[in-house]
Amino acid sequence: MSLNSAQKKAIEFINGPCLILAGAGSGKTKVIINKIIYLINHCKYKADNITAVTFTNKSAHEMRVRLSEYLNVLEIKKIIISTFHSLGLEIIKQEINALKFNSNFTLFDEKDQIMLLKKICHKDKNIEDDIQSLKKINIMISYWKNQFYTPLQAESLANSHLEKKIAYIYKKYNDYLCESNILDFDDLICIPTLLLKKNQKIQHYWQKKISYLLVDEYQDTNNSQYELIKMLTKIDSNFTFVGDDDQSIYSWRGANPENLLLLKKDFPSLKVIKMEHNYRSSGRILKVANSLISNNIHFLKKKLFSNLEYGDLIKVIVGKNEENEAEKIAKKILYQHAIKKIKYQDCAILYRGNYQSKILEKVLIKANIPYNISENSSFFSRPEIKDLISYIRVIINPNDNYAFMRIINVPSRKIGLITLNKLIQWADKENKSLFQISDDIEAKNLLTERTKNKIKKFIIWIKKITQLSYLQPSDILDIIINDIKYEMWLSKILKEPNQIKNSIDNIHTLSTWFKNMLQGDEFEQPMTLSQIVTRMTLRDISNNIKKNKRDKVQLMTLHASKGLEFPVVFMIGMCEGILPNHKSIYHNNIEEERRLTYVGITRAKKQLFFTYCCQRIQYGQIMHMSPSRFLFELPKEDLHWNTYISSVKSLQKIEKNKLKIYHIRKILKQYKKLKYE
DNA sequence: GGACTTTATCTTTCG
DNA sequence: GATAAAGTCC
Repeated sequence: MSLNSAQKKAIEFINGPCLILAGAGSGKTKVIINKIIYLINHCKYKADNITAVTFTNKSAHEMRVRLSEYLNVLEIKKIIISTFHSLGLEIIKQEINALKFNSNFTLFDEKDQIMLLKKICHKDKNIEDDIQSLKKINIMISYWKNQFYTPLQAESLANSHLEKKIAYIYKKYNDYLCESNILDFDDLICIPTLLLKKNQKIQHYWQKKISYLLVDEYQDTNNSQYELIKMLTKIDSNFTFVGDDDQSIYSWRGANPENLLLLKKDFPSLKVIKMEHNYRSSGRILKVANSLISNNIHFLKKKLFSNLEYGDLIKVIVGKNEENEAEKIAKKILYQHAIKKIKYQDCAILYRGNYQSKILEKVLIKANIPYNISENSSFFSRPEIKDLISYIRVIINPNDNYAFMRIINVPSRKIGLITLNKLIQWADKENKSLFQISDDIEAKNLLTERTKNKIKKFIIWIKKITQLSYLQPSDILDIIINDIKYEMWLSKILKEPNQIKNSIDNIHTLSTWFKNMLQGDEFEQPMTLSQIVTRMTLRDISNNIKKNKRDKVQLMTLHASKGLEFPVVFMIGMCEGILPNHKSIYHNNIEEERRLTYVGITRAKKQLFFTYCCQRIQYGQIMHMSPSRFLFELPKEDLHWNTYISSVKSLQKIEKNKLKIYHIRKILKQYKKLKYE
């Protein structure tokens, strides 16, 4: 394996804290992989004592696969390669005795959280419980948790009536989680961190266990993750963090790129190694990317260079309207495919928002161009998957009220909302779970015999399944699907044959996944039912879902494109209001939009196209669009515009109008609400 | 459980 | 304004 001098330095620096500033396409993963191998083969480190943390399951899996080229599977299994959340979970599981709850805890995902918040807020007449407000409350609570504020602290820090109220909800929320033995995603980071802070013995154990820590995508860490890192690396500060401040595009999710700077303060002996040699993009693409990002304020200077050929001019394609823009892209792709013999799969179309893909799809279908939209983790939010997982959750922990509520009448057992509400009231009053109440339904007089019998039948069935725990997880799942005649139910409630087929396919995917989990793959041990559900909640299913590898044009958001590369890249909707997005303009958050653009540009290996259109329909009105300010930040001589550019002045006028409209909409919305009250 | 009406969304979304 | 999801009514 050939390494350049920066890469070599990054790998061989092992005594002390090390930050690798890895520019886009500079061989970041390669360095992490080789450093792990170096630590094992040339230093005192054993595989057991090395931990690599990534942000997504996907990259954790990729890292394992790439390591398997150099190490044997037994050795790889010993290295902890996981996401922050899985690592936190691991610590919690091992230290469960030092914690307040017991080992059969369940994990709450975002939807569960919202449901719980709804329940809490519903009782309180003074707080709105529409989904929007609930989501805001959830974000607030998450923020507090990640700052390690207790509900009490949050209340004392709250500086408005509303915040005080939310702090109170936070307390209720936390109490409920505690009582029900439930953790949310933030807990997975915060609980271990607090435990390590509090308990010296446990801290020492983990610092010894993780004697070398590597963190990928370091610029994406948030406050609590940074605290956890500090706890784990306290003794000798031997670690390697890899990041790129220019690719920080998740600040809206709590990521704190300033952690890069904090590192220098917290670890004065920090060695910063820059990797600036780009092996991906043509010289011109790199020049353009550098020139764009130089408009951001930088604390750590870095400039990418490339030895590859300079490459073609970067084309700016302008359409009359959105459809015309899409048509021009389709034409370009057809041309590239037919004349230049470029494969469809080597082309990517990147956009700011998912909504932009719609017209694109329409045109691509018309042009007969195969495409693939990278679907996020929507698999898990599919109703059919949620249903089945809820069944499993009830089997593991019958007192899981949310799962219970979801399945009691799916498929229909003729147990309606009225009955369910009665059950909920009883459960509240007697401080029992819905399952416990239903199990003792005979004692309740307010229900008809018929209803009682229906509930009894359901409870007996659950108990029966619960007793099957000696069977394999996948068998249990199959029995459930069979018993409740789920496929029949789906074909009944769904109208479109396509939808039915899709849903049933999803069930089969889930079933296959269970079977794989059972056998364990090269990196995995066989799992229990409860472990599988945990993995599902952590969305850790990537290696088992078939990848669509056929020759298709790739459509995805700029965010989703991070970490990938394509020979030909189209960045569409390059106009003011879309990129940068009007909300970001309004909130004065241009730098992150610029980084997002930078990420997009640096995905391209050989050819780069910017496209936009002059006119688009937004919020029902025809809007005149002007080219993105970012296009004017690129060197003129490297761009080739295929049409007349409207003057910047008219651009600003339009932008003002658009902001006005945005505000009017907001006011109208509030007005509507007022009228109701 | 289906037909109809209302409401929300128009920025990104990991675990 | 267009669309999809959620809510309401029978």
